[in-house]
Amino acid sequence: MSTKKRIEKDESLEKLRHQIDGRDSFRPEVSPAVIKRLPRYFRYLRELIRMGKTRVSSAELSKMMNVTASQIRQDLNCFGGFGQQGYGYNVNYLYTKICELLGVGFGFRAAVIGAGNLGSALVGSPMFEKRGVDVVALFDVNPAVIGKKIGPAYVYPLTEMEKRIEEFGIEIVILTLPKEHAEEIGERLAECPIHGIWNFTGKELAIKDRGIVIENVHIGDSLMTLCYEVAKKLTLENEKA
Amino acid sequence: MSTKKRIEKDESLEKLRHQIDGRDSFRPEVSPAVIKRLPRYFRYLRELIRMGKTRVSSAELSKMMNVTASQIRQDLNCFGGFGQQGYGYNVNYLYTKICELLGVGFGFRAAVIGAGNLGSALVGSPMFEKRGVDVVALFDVNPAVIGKKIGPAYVYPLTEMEKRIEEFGIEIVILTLPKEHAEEIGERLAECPIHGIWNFTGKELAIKDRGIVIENVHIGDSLMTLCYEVAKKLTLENEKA
DNA sequence: TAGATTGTTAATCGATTAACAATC
DNA sequence: TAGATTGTTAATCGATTAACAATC
Repeated sequence: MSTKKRIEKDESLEKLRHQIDGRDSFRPEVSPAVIKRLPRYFRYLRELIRMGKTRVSSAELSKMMNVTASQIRQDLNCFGGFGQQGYGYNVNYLYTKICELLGVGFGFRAAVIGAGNLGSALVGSPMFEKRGVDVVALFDVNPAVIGKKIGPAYVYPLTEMEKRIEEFGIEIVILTLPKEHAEEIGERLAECPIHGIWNFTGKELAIKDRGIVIENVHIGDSLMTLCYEVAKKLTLENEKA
Repeated sequence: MSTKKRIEKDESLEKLRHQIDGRDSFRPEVSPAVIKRLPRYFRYLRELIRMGKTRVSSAELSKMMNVTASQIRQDLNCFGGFGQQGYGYNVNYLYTKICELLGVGFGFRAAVIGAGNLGSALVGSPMFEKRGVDVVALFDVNPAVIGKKIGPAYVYPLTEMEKRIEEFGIEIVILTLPKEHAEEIGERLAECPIHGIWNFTGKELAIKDRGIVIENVHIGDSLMTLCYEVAKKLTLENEKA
């Protein structure tokens, strides 16, 4: 039996096992490309719900999202058959499934470290609420902000970080503090019972293989991609002239 | 002659033409995958400069960046031979070239529309300065902020947007205003002599094919990717137990 | 010259798209 | 049943990696 065939067989066996066990979520290995698209499906499904649509075909959705219908069917099928032949996809059911995969409704508790401009801006936005993430605390060293309420949560002294993480059962930490202190805080966090770090510091954290999922954000990279395209446009316009 | 061979021939001809013309930047069609990696090279080259390194090989850089040396050489070669056999890459020269491609030093002038939490946080950060982008104005409807200086620039009434864009020669606009007004502002911007929009509103702008480069940012997608991985981790840990 | 390392081609791998049988 | 649309396989496309000749 070829390797490929064997892997396929294993997958259907795993799927079956999950069905028999009555587990609600099937989590096979899925390619990064697909995972990165899930949040986009999440957004468009919310939009469909807002519009009151109860049913959508891959063809319709593909027009909305500007991707191929084939890709949508392929993507969704990584996690099991969410649709129905001849009908399409039930919007609410599909949304529920995607939410399950993304941990929405799991009720992750989060804390923001660094209650400066960026930290405050994030906490003040509806982003977390939409995604079922509860920001339950902020931490800072600045006495001027300690004790204040920002968005839905209070600012605590950074010295209390470890204590409060345990107390509040914080699972995800959002780093919006200056680069210079990222290293030190990273080390301290590696010893905490957290599961994920959303890292805005721009500093690579040296705490791999400690069981914490890390997502690095480099917002400036997006600006540069824009600048690349603008520079290219101007170069071309210049050459023509 | 095969299509592939012909395309390759065309590319070297274009390269040659640029050399003869004495133009400093060669801009062939480059795959999105490569373009998206350029900002990362930019960051690591700055780091090398900061460290005082003057020379780097693809092997060294690949270790730093955690990618293959092959990919680095392939990427950089899309734009011409920036290295030298037997030596490697001159850090400063390579940095200069990458900066050229990304429009750093071009001195793009930018304006922020929506001087709320997010707009202020962005403008207050060193991000723009590092990338050679000058934020020269903010716009808002809120009288409480109009006239104030935020970071390096003043806040103007939104009604003056078109006038000030011309006056200041603004090329790039950063949208950090509420979703609800994105559509309307987008329409107004389509009539302005700007080249790029960095769109944080989460709303798709309906102004394609109007010659303006648009880069949409969905920061929440990054949070959801993190949540996906955390949810997966917890599911697996649960199953084991 | 010998050693090092790029530039570049060829091979591999993975992701996307097309096609169609299964099935609602 | 006939029509629609998924789930899934096969074909294509693009991106990454390996290998090595060119050359500093």
